[in-house]
Amino acid sequence: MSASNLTVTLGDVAAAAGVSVSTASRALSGNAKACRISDATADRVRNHARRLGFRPNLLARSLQSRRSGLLGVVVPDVANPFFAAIAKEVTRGAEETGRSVLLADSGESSDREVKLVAELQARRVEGLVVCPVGVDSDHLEAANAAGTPVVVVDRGFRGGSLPTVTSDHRGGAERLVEHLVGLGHRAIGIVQGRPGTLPNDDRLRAARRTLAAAGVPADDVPVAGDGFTERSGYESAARLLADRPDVTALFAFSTPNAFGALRAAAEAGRSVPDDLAMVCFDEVPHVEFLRVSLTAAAQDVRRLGRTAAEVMAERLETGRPPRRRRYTVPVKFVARASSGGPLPGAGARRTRSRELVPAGAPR
Amino acid sequence: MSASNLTVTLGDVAAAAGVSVSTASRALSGNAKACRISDATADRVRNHARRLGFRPNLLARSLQSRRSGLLGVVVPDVANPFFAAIAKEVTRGAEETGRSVLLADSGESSDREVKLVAELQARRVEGLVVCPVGVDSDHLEAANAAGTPVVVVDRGFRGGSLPTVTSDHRGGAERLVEHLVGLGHRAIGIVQGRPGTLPNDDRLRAARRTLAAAGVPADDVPVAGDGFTERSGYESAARLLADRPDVTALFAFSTPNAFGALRAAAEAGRSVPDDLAMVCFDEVPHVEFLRVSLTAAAQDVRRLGRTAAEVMAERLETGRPPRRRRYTVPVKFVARASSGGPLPGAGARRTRSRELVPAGAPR
DNA sequence: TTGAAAGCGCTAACAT
DNA sequence: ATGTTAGCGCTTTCAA
Repeated sequence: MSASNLTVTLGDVAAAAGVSVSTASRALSGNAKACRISDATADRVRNHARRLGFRPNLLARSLQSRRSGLLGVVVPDVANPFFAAIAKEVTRGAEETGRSVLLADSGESSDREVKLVAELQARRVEGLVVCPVGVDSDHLEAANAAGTPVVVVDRGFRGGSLPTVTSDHRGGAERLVEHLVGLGHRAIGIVQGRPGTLPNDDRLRAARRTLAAAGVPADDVPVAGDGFTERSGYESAARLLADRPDVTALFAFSTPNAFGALRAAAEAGRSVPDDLAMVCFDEVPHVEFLRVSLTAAAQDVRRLGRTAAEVMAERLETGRPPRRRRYTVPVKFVARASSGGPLPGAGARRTRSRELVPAGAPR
Repeated sequence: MSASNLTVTLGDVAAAAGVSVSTASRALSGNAKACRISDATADRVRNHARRLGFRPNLLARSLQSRRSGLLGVVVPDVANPFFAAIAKEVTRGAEETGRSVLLADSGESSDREVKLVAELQARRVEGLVVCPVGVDSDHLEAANAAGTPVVVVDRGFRGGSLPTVTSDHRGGAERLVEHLVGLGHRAIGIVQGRPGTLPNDDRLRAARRTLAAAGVPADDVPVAGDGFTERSGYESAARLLADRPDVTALFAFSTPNAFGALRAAAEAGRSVPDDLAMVCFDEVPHVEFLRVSLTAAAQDVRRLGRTAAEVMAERLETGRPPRRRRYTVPVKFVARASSGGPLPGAGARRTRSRELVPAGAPR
């Protein structure tokens, strides 16, 4: 009857039921049987607990059991659907093992990330799933070494020992470049994201290698951009199109990059896909209303998150270090309108493609 | 030097420094001065703490201080940019008062929401910011009554006592309908979201009232839809366009609704905006790459979140119940391409508008 | 200026 | 089948 009162303690319940605290604890612990508490007593305790609105204090339980039941998740920007989706899947996974998630937003700042990791450690999270911001992993390695298992997602680190879950940047970039090459493109401009980060550099390397295989020397590949943002996409594409009017296609490293590049292309009087082909690496999860008709290598964000959750779960359950250091999630190549048809002179005459309208939903 | 070891306790530091735990506690508490600890001792303790990599156990501190430093946030879907943005702002706000956020995803399920709220209470969150799923607020009222302040965001409840932060649904709907009416539209179909929820019903009421003022009887207003999803938007718009071929404009209650409606319109052979005008209530935060050229009443999601954080902060700081029960955040009307020009016969001849392409970024 | 001791709410040996 | 006791790691009286 009475509303659950947070100040009701196990002691209160025990007193009301006329038993000791330990008996009450055992009666409510789920395995009353195993603790050889008589059914009568157990029922009585449970009734009083319900009546008084008793809610076990998880803080106390955590302190005593040395298990907080908390997982720390750190992302550069929760409001970014990409990271939000990862957070969601990790949260779901955590819940399956009876844990809750402490979510922290580093705001793309390394310093904040370091602080947040410390804070989460102080709160005794049992594990940390981090989408790191920077190029430095000391704080994460330290946490990991100090006994808080760390799983890294998306942006990883070259060296180090942390299990890392990423998309197949290499495969995706290869596929996109091959697609363009197949359409006859050779002068392909690269609108990159943040240099120095693993996703960026992996994609860049793969793109260059693929182009080289098609006979385009690495020196001839124009590259610009300094972040995975719309702004960087716009500015770098604008510069790139001005410097290299001969480019027939752009490869943007993220959806925001692509949108920026689209804008720059429009301002440069190049219409996509007719006067300029475009493909991009897709950072955005599959949400219907985000869809735009861009040929892309789509990341499986949910699987990224789920994999991280699984790696963490196994780590926590077995206590053993993870089997592998790299977990690579495949990307899905989707040809849409923005890459256009074969380049004139490279094959069949291209047809005027449809405009870039929001694509239809999946079904 | 040595990595922070989570098993180092205050006792260890005290022992190393040759003082008692209480002295160590005071020395590290920040207000060593106030506790009249000698500078020498304080320094010594601090040095040892640093050397040993001591990290206070926040669980223990919370238990003792009866302040968890945690804020619970419950949203229907973190992966939805709208809720993600709210979560982000609340997180930021929480941090400003030295608290962390426990994030929970109810997955649009009332039952889960109830469970999650209970769990968060058990973890002794100091407050709850909830974007509720359902029409029932008992669990929230109970939590609030039991001493865990609750602030409701977005979807609210008619009665009850919980402070609620919402967009100006009424004003936004009025503005959109007035816009359409001003262009000469009278037969306006409403592609609604989830009936029974406050945002939906407020918008619907306002739309009807505004139409009535323009001489359109409530009975003549076609309404369809059962959720804020793309699917509902598609199905209801399709039905609506079939039943009422005379409608010249659609008012979608969310961005996904609008996208569904756009798809339905295309399939029905109605091109937007030329053969059908469209406006929508915008659920999506201002993210460049989400932009599409839809005339909309844009919600200020960040302000929604910030307001919630502020209301909660004040509540926690002063301990007093909030000043008001409703906090209404203005929406921003943005006319774009999708609503087209004046209807033929209602004014100037409409011009063929541009296609629905991703709009340029803000600057 | 510092220490000893009590206790936050819970669990888990170790007794009976 | 249940009670007693001893902590988990910290803060905070109350003494000295």
